[in-house]
Amino acid sequence: MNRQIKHLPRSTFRDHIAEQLRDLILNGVLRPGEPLLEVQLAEQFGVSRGPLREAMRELVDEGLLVVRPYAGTTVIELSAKDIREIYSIRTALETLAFEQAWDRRDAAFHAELDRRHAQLVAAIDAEDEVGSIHAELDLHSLVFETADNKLLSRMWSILRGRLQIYWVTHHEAHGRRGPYRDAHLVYVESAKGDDIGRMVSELRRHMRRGADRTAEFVGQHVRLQG
Amino acid sequence: MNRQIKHLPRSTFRDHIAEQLRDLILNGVLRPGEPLLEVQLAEQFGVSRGPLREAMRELVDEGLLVVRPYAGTTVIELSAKDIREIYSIRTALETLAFEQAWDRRDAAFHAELDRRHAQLVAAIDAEDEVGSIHAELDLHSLVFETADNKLLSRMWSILRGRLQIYWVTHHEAHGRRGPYRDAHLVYVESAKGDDIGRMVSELRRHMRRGADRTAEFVGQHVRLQG
DNA sequence: GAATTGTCGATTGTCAACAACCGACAAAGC
DNA sequence: GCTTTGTCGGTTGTTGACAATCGACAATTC
Repeated sequence: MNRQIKHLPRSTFRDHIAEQLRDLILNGVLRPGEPLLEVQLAEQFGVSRGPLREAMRELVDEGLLVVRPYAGTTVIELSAKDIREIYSIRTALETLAFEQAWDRRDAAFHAELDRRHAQLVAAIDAEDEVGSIHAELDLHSLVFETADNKLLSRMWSILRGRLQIYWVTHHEAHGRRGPYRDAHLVYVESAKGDDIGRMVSELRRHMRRGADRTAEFVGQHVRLQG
Repeated sequence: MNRQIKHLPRSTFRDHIAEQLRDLILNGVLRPGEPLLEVQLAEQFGVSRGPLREAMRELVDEGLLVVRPYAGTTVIELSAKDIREIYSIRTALETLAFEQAWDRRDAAFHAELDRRHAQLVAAIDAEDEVGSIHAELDLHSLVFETADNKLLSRMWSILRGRLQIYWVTHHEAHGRRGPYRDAHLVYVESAKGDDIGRMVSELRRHMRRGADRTAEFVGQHVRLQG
């Protein structure tokens, strides 16, 4: 009677493809605006269009792709307004994550914080731009994982995906990330400290800086849509 | 050159079905845990399984349905922990919505606020339980609409869907909603006032009350999952 | 009798063909 | 010349059939 453990869902083609497609998008292989042809992608993945379409729909609902009936699917293009929206929501949710994670912080949390920060610094020093984007988002992901809130994690993954698309596709035009080594050091130190008030205000400063930086850039180089 | 207006996407079977299915779920016709059979539903909607599966996947990604490969799809069952998660996130996001909507409030906003509140009161007085659930959520939706933040609206719709599933399926066991007439009057009055600080603290009180009420109920009547 | 194995029906996952639709270009009309 | 209309290639939307997998129950073994 104690067969509590549900079967681990076997993976299906659809899930596998969704994962691969997501990687392709989040690593900038498929760029915003570029049309995704079903027959071509299906052949490329070695499946028929059915599972591929379902995988694409998953990414549409995640907000990574946008579809117009009978006119095709493309990677989302983010406007300046979109960036502002993302950062405002991110600030609210990451603050909530810290509140919920605060009492769960332990030695393992601190260690993991240092580990991810070290990876970020290493990527920055190696001038691995895409790697440093991943590393930075991984660092920020930790607090969401620690908060132990499934829905919150899901919403973070939606935000994260959009941020990643934006940064990966535009990082060449941005400056180097070097100056942000110190910023993240402050973030990490605050997260390890005992004053949640300080953490929250540091977080808000951090977010404001990120939002200003990207919004300013979008204003310069990308057609404004809103 | 000023053909700025993109074609309004023609509706597809898939979209139409997703909408109908969503209504079925959110009105409690399809109850949590109940299996959704593809062939049966496809026949019922008069389409083949392809579009139906894509519509179901859309609802899966919205968090209304849950799927286990080769074992079927069911309406999500919410645990006590899920309810807590929803309310914590909802508090953060509705607060943000008020911050962003605050300067956009105008006469039309106030009128719409009154209109939706009147509808809520009417539903309560008519003892139309399901109607009052819809009306209450409609009332709270207004601030998200006014905030003019697409992503925030989308996240609210995710939260709203889950709340609606929970309340609609459990409202018989809950008490009448009568006592909450006054609570919403305070909410509306605060939203019309000039003090956003008061609004936020009223909102938090409002959310705490809702969370306590549902969590307590879930603890009593539903198998705890977390 | 309890646990294991085998079989079966039902359901989901996948496929390849067909139909509907869009965008672009060319021809016709004013 | 400008607008309108018609055609065409290509892409997406939809379908029905086929394959793979699961859960339950019966048969088997210890």
